[in-house]
Amino acid sequence: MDSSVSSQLDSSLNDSLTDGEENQSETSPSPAAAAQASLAEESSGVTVVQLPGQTVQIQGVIQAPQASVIQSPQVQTVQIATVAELEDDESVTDTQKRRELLSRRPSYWKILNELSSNSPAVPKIEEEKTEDEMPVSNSPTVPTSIYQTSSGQYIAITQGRAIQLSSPGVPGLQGVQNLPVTSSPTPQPGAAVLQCAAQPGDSPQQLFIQGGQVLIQAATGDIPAYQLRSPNSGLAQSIVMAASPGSMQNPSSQHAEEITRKREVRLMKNREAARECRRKKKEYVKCLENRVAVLENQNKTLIEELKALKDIYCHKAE
DNA sequence: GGCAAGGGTCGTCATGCATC
DNA sequence: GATGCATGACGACCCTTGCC
Repeated sequence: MDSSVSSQLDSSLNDSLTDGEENQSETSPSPAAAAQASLAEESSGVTVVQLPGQTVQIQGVIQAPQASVIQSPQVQTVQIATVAELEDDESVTDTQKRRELLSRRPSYWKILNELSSNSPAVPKIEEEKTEDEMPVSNSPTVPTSIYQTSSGQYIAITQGRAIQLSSPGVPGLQGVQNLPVTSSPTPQPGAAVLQCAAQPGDSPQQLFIQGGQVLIQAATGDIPAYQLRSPNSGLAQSIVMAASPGSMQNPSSQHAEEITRKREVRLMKNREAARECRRKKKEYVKCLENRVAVLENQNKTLIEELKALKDIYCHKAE
């Protein structure tokens, strides 16, 4: 469909839904309606039917026969206005309520324009991604999990699954020892094994540390705990703090965790909002489809009424 | 059966708008 | 101005359908 036509359809539909009575004067006669020269409309919404020797005023808009109300935007405009007229039987308060409801209607009517618009998509401008949107970095200087042993030693697992060991009292990165994680499934001689599990119920993941120690997850229920053990003895050399790893992180890591948490919350809310929005959209489209069906029926009924009236007056004139 | 086209659904990002 | 919400836009994934 032509975009100009669709936009006209939009405006017609929107205006008609809100101020149907005022839009009838905007109606352009369809070819079929033009053939019936006896039909004329006044701006007041009263249709004047010119009959031989007589002029009859009929409330509401009477359309020439149309196969479907969605054939042309003009027709749709008229018919929606017709409904507004027909519903004048209701009380004034009902009309006001209806108008309020329509005025609060979501902007889903724009969908009609979007569906029929064939304008080319505007090229998207590449923007710089923010820091938290950058791809996962393998840099060992960005730890994702930091653990502290009872001796004060820090173990940091970076996003690239590299392992950093740092000694207490050494500021900054000077005391950090980067240990690349091998992919060997078995502990190398003299290497340590790092086991960790994301969830307490998960099977632990083993990582090998070249330091003669093993970090294993202790079975302490909901709170994950970790132990450093020698791969040979299996005895715990030092107990890692039995609290959530996040609670033991340094301030910068806590800040990163906070940012991540906020992002997760935002994504979750937006996910839910998108679901709700799509549900409303479907609901609105169904509502529009039902409205089209109702208006088609009303249009058909009015056409039959007009024919009957014409017959009556023609017989009287004879 | 394999494959491409089309449609539906979902998550995510960007953006406009309302509220504080 | 900061914040939250609603929604358009986009890409990814899956399913269905028609064709070969």
